[in-house]
Amino acid sequence: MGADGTSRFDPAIGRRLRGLREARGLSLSELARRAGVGKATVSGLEHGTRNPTLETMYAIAGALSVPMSALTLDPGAPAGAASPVRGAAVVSTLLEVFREPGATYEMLRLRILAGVEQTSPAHPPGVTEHLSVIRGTVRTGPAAAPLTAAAGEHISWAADVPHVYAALGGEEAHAILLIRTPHDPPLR
Amino acid sequence: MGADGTSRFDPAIGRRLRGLREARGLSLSELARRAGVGKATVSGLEHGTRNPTLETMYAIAGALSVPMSALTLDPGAPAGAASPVRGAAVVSTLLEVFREPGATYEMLRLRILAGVEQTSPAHPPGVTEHLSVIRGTVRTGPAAAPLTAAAGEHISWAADVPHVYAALGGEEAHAILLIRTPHDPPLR
DNA sequence: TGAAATCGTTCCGTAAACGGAACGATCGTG
DNA sequence: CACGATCGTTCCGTTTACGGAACGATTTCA
Repeated sequence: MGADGTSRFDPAIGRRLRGLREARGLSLSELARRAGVGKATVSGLEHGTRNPTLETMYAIAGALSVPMSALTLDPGAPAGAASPVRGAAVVSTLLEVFREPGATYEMLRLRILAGVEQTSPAHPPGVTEHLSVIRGTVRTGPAAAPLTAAAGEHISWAADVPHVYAALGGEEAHAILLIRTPHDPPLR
Repeated sequence: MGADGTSRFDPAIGRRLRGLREARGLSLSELARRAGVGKATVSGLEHGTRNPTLETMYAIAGALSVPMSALTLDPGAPAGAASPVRGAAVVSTLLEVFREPGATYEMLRLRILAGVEQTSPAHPPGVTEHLSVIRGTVRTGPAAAPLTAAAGEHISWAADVPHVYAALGGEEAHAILLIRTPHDPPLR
């Protein structure tokens, strides 16, 4: 990749690898032996001068008994590469759409900003929403009777009335929202 | 590593890649273009005949806007989160993986075949599952006390005990499953 | 104090991952 | 029915990741 001949790769991986290795008191040679890879490979990796193969990454992560993402740090979330829709308090990214015989399902990832409360108008009758919190604490549901859910908890409600989303605890919250819209006249 | 000359790599990655690509309605050529890699690379990857470099994986995961772990399924995942490939009765597709400070979330689409009942062994303590039915009727939850949900309904349960999946009514059922695996020891 | 062991780095030949190009197949279109 | 566009696969030359070996520097031990 480097047009200068000396191809470099993400040095952060090298730092993380060396950190994990030393935290375990392993020598570079010993790690290479356990992972079944060459010392040159480990050395080059720690210096960020190699662009490792998935196989190599598996072997090394396995020898350290960490998930591979502990080394790659997995840039993580969809990076908004999709098209985030901006409301006042809720930023959402559409993840998937499923069209079924009786209904359409939209799955979104929500970022609910702190401090503000967002109200969503009533959907047509029959629409239901299912929300799983994955970070922070969310207060959501029908505007008349919202509920509170922490990370790992789940709330479902009928969305044919106005409903609200808010993050509690002064911190931004994340959640997965599944919206089910039945189409009674079976499409097509 | 393939002493027969024809080196093969994990075919599961290829299947997952093709699934994610097609779910987005992208052609192989288009994905290669967006990721800035050669078509030969994508093709070889989907057929499991290449052992990709990390750089290639980043590029492709980025173009699909999924975390890399959505492709690799990260064998060393925290809490031994077993590969969500179930058995004969349930076919699953990994849709997204979210890595949060306190937990990892995996979202899958399940096809639960008719007639058979699938039992899943207990996950480590703290793992919870959330299932939203999008087609048919599903009987699921702890093996000791499963519940029934029709399309549009939702069931959550603690997955630290054996649990079951079954489609009722003699028809295949579809569902979205969200698995939450807390990683309390903040992986060091 | 010398010899052996082990450390991490570097050199090197081989295997293979890479992108570009060429290929036949499959479309819509005029 | 040609025609161009695009599909996914395959071929090929270049680049480079790979493991083994050689290296000098430290450390360990008799």
